[in-house]
Amino acid sequence: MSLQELMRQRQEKLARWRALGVEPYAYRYEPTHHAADILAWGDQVTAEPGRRVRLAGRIVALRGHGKAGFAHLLDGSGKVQLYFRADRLAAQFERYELLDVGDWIGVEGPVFRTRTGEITVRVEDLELLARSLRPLPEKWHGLRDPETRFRQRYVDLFMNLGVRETFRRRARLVTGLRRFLDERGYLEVETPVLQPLYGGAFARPFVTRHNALDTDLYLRISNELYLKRLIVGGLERVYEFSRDFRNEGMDRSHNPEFTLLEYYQAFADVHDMMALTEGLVASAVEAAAGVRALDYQGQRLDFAPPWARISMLDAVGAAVGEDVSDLDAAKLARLARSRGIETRPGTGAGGLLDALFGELVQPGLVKPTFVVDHPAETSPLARASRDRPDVVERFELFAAGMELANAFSEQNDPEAQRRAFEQQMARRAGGDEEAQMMDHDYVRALEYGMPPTGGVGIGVDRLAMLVTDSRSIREVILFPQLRPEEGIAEPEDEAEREAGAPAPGGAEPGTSSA
RNA sequence: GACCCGUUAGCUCAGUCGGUAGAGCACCUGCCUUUUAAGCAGGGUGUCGCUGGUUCGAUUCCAGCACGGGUCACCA
Repeated sequence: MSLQELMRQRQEKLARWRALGVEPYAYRYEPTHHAADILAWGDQVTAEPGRRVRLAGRIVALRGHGKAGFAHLLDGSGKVQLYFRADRLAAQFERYELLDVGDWIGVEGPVFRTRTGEITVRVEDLELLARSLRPLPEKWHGLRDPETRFRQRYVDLFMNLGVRETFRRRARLVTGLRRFLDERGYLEVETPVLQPLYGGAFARPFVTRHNALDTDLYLRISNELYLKRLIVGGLERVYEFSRDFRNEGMDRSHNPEFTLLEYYQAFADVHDMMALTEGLVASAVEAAAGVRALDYQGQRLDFAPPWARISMLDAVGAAVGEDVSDLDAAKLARLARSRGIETRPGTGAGGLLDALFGELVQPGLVKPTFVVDHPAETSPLARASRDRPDVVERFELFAAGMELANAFSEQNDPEAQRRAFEQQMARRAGGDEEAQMMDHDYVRALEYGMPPTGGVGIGVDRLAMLVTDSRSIREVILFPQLRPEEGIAEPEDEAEREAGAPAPGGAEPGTSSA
């Protein structure tokens, strides 16, 4: 049956509800319980009708039985069976007969156990809370098509209940991260999303326009430089869950907008931040999943500290069978070429080492592993190592082959920072679109003096993938980015558009709201 | 951005070596007062993603396009 026909039938039933004197879209209902509360009563529930309850939810299954019938009601906690009988509902039995799968209802009645043992509510009062005009996906296979699942996440959330658990876990993860930092004297702050200069990471930005200021602004690719300004101001421990935007490709581990937790601590160095991060992530993973050792896509990831630590120089050296600790650009270029690794012309020793690392080492980093000894060239915001000047005090955390975190002993020498920015500007002039921009105000802040500071950024979406055993980042973002859907407009909208009415989104900003 | 795969009923999927198409569920009608993928009897499903080409004839073959998935590139 065509969609139009199915929807027309449901519209007709809507009129029949009104003919019964029932407003099909109610204003409120006051449930006393959730489905899970009742199921938890267990053995206290017998075949004898007992305690009365009021429940509200969506009908997800109907099994008619003549002058009786069963349904399953889905609420925020789960599903419970309902039993309708003509002799109990009396005049309201007509309401039961008008129900469709998908309708929102409120019910009241005693709880009992059926002959087959299922805890069930015998409905004695039935209120319609909202009609459903669209047919639901099939009860057995449900909704599988990934495109529909992501575009119509509202359907995904009631058809695939595991999706609810995924986002509850994500929320527990975020709560766990926040609680850990709050308990250690960290202050949660909010910094600009719209920035006149973008910085703090290597990435291409989204550009937008402020009309009143008549200027271009960038959606932030990072909040790093703002948080460190706060450290200059004397807020010794700050963090932000930062929605960042990077104008790059999309794949299983990249969405154009994503969430980075960044936290900065005065008087700390990268070693302090390593220890802090072990505790932070281990406790948040446990808050989300209940355990510290995760099974991710068939791999065991144990986040109980301490985690493995490897040197980037040593790891690449071991992978190529040659010592690369001298950071000899010619040697690294030869090694990259001999393994078919392409790099842009002009890539320095640091970039070459990074390319070799990404190709040869990173995919094998399954268990949580800190990588240290990054070349200075690829880390313009980090301090040089106390041991050697061409390496920086930095760590990256990898697990399941993905980068999860990145941290430095933050550069707080304004002259060194200015020189690093100047080198970035030179690369920019050479055509590197991702090189960072000079931020004079940030250097000015450092000139007032920034205490020694450790800073970390953690990819919250990727961590959420691990704790929910999700293969794709789209599974842990409620509305992942997709190309705009076409052909969804109703015929009436099309007619309006042709008659000259402004198309949605086509109006001048500011003209539609007073 | 490149390559591969996919797009058929509301949903999940089959199928047509080129002759305008099927199943299950859902839906409609009847029966059925403890069922649960309820059951029994009967009923109708559709721009076969879009636009062209080849052909007497295209859902099927070819090309382009759109959207999705995957791999790669990009992304420290």
